[in-house]
Amino acid sequence: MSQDFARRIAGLEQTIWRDVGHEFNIGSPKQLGEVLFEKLQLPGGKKGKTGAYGTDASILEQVSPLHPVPARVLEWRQLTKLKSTYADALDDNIDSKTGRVHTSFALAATATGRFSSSEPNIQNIPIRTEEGRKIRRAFVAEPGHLLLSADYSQIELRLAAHVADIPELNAAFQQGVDIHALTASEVFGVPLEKMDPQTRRRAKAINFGIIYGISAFGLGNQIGVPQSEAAEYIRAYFERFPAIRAYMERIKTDARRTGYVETIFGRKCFIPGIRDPNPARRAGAERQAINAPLQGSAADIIKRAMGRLPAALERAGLKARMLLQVHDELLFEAPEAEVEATAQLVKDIMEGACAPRCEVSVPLVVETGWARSWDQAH
DNA sequence: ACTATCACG
DNA sequence: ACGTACGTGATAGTA
Repeated sequence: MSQDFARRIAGLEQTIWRDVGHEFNIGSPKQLGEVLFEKLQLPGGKKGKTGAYGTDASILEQVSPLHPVPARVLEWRQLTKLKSTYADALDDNIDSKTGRVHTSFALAATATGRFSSSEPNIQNIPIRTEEGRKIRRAFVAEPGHLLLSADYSQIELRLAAHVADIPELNAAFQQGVDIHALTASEVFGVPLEKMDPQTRRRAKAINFGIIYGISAFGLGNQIGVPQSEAAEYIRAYFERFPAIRAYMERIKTDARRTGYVETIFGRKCFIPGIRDPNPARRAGAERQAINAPLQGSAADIIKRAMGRLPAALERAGLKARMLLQVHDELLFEAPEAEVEATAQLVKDIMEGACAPRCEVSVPLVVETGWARSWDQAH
């Protein structure tokens, strides 16, 4: 794969240099900015306090209709990323004793209680594009075994419905309805049976925004509408689900008073900037205060499941081993003959991981899949 | 050591 | 009256 990427990278490099008229380092944001916005005269302008041109993917996408080079640079970036960060680095990290890649998990490194993963990071293995999936396809089970993936469905949005106590959303999750379609229907006034993909996609972005501590700027940026229009969507959302606004105000007030917020199990997440006199920094801290109980509670729940699973597997006489955690997903290696029984046990333990210390007002749903490769297990 | 970029949930 | 969606880590270039 590394060699295939290298060949294609070299081809793109030649084409880009030919189109520009001279050689330069495509990987240098400084040189690339000068080529695109001075030599080729593409519209872009400066940004940032360093005075450099911005050349990130969203900017290159905006100018790609005007010239062939930006799209080729995007493809060059994708392939160099996959080659250096994944194909080459994963190979370099194969343990000579075990023949496997062994990550390091940090259990007390993040502000919210999530794990982090390093040397190599296996929590950011590609999946969103077809080229990237080729990397994930290289993660395979031993002969006679399968990889079993089990992931919580929309756990943070479910926890938002729980902690904010939103009657309509709680009911929707209990009935198993399409939550983004429901949001779209309520916010945009489109009947469920007339839902279209674009409207549903916008509602999905709003739901992500809720989890992140929504802002009109961020939402508008995400779905490509003016900030004023995004503000209107947010207003409509709060009008339809007033409990969410009440929760957000309450969490900010509590955080300002105590300096921290809590997960559903009472673990504290400290919010250092919550009293910052600078309005921008304070607003950032307020978004953290809204997000941390959701991301942090989800982290608590999966860790409770992880703590129980090895003994539960042993007790059931199953040989599966837990290999990886990716925030809302656990990956196991199981003997082929045991994979269905293992999936059922894993699902039950993960879905019941809140008890007995907490009861949540929404069902937690875990989806499982299995195959030889991690890619196919999804 | 810092910045820009991009991979993931 | 400010800059922004939340949380991470790796790589390459720049200063």
